[in-house]
Amino acid sequence: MQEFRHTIAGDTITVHVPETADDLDAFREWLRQADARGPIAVDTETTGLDIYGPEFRLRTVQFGDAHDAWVILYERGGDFAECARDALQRCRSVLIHNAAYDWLVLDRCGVVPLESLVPRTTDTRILAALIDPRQPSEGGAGTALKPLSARWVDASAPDTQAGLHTVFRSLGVTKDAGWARIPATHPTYLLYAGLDVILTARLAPVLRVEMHRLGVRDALVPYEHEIARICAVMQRTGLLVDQEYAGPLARRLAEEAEQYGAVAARYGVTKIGSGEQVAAALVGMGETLTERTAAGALKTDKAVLLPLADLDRDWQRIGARTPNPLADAVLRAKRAAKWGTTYAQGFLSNLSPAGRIHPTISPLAARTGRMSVTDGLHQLPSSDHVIRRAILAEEGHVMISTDFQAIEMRVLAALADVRRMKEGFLSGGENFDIHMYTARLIKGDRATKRDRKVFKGAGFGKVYGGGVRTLARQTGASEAEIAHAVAAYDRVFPEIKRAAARWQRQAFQNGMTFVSATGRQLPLDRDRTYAVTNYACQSVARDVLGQAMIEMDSSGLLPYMRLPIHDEILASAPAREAREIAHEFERCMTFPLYGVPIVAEAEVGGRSWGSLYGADY
DNA sequence: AACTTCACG
DNA sequence: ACGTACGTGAAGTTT
Repeated sequence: MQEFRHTIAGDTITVHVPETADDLDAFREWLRQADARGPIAVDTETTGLDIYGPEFRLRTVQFGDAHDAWVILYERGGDFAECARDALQRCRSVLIHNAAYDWLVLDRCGVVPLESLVPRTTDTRILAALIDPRQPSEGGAGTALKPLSARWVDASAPDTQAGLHTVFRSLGVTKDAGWARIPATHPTYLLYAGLDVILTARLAPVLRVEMHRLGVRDALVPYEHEIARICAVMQRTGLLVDQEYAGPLARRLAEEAEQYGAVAARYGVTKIGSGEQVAAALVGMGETLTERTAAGALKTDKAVLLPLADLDRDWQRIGARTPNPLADAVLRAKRAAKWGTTYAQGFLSNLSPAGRIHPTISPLAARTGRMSVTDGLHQLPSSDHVIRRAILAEEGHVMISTDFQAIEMRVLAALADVRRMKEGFLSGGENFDIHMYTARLIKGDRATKRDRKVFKGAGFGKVYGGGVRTLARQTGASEAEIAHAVAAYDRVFPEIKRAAARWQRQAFQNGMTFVSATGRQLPLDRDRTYAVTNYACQSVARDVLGQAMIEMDSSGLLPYMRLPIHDEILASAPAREAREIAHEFERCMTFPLYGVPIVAEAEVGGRSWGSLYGADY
């Protein structure tokens, strides 16, 4: 048996690494006793993060409590693998930091099914996110094990990941290769593997205490674990990519980017991504650039370039000026490059051997609790079907997309108790249009589609906290018109302003933290307290989706679910039952919220996601 | 690593 | 006192 000692928060802790059958017996004996005392912290070390990649392997499984850690060398196979599996099946209650990763690793490697481990798991990352959902860049501690341990357990606890990266470098391997290549006999590797479970074990009770001190609603803990399980299952399922389509598409877009890039080069722009070059060339051509970036450079983004190319927001000719050929070329080269690289090629680069993408679905990512998804799947162009066409439903299936209707406006009406909005939503029926309704309230029967657009902008301005200038730019209307619209908006829906002021006051009295209707702690930035309206609505809208996802699982729809997209669930279902299943999704997404009906509409498409955006297939 | 841009809800 | 668009992930360039 190898043993390592270390000091954590003044206590000497021990990391045990069994090497013989007797050593494994000692571990089993420890586990029997520890399991009777309380939860066991669990962690895994693997060859990398690409769980569904061809080379992926599980290397070690660690178990521990506050004082002892056991590193089981799973990759040795035989008794070691058997011992780890048996231990995982036996533990009554486990603590895991960022459980979804380890659930999927252990499931993928055939150690223990996700469905078996999930009901016994407490995820310390979920507890941490409920205490402070901010990322480090936003002034929060973040939810990584290192900063949390430093904050709550021991300020001098080693950064085990960074420490191992140093070891990898000294061994002459890259950061990525290190996890697969470092010998499992390396003392730092083993010590840090053990420390992670000890830190997790110590974190859990402290985070529990802090949760209670802050008054985080207890029910959020099991609720978030349910959602985490549902998201992990979707991640395991993944999405099918049409490789015969994506390959040629990636090549075609790369070619297009190259052609427009060559045009830009004629004007001295050798790198279309260089704002500095683009700005210099445009100024050299006699264009006047006025907008500046946060850091003071001249802005050359899409909003600046489109007018120079005489194009509107939909890339249609305006006819107001002679198009600047460089602005036009840069716009087109950038779009082709982005679509080709990030999306078409991205799908192919992230493919598993089975031809699927398994995006990481983070159920509690944003500070409002919103989910996030990797591999670009939350950002695919919606103005055109070409990119989404590359994502397929299963063989014999069709795509179903079910989305909430105007969810954030309904949540706003519910939370701020906006009388005339609620009346509209209650009496409006199936295809109620809140923005046209608002336009009619203010302008009567004279209201036009353009009025609708203006009041839609004013409505979003309320939820997001935008000002007249921004709203004017967004909607394309004049500032005077927007100013009138916002004033009229406040007259018909006076409750919104009052609620915003009330919420800011409550946050101020609660240490700059707003408590959402679902009991979430939402820290506000001192200099943008107006964001509270957005946080209140966005976070509850997220919980409305979370509740609906739990209802979908209870209704047997989880096997069809593929992706959550804020106000939408994308699903793949057998073509013959699609209508019926779509109706079930609608039912799961339909319920009242403080007297406001939340409603959803399902669209049944064809084989590809693009079919819901106009593609033939 | 910071900054900028671009894609979404 | 006033006014502020919110929340993400990925890629490329510059430092």
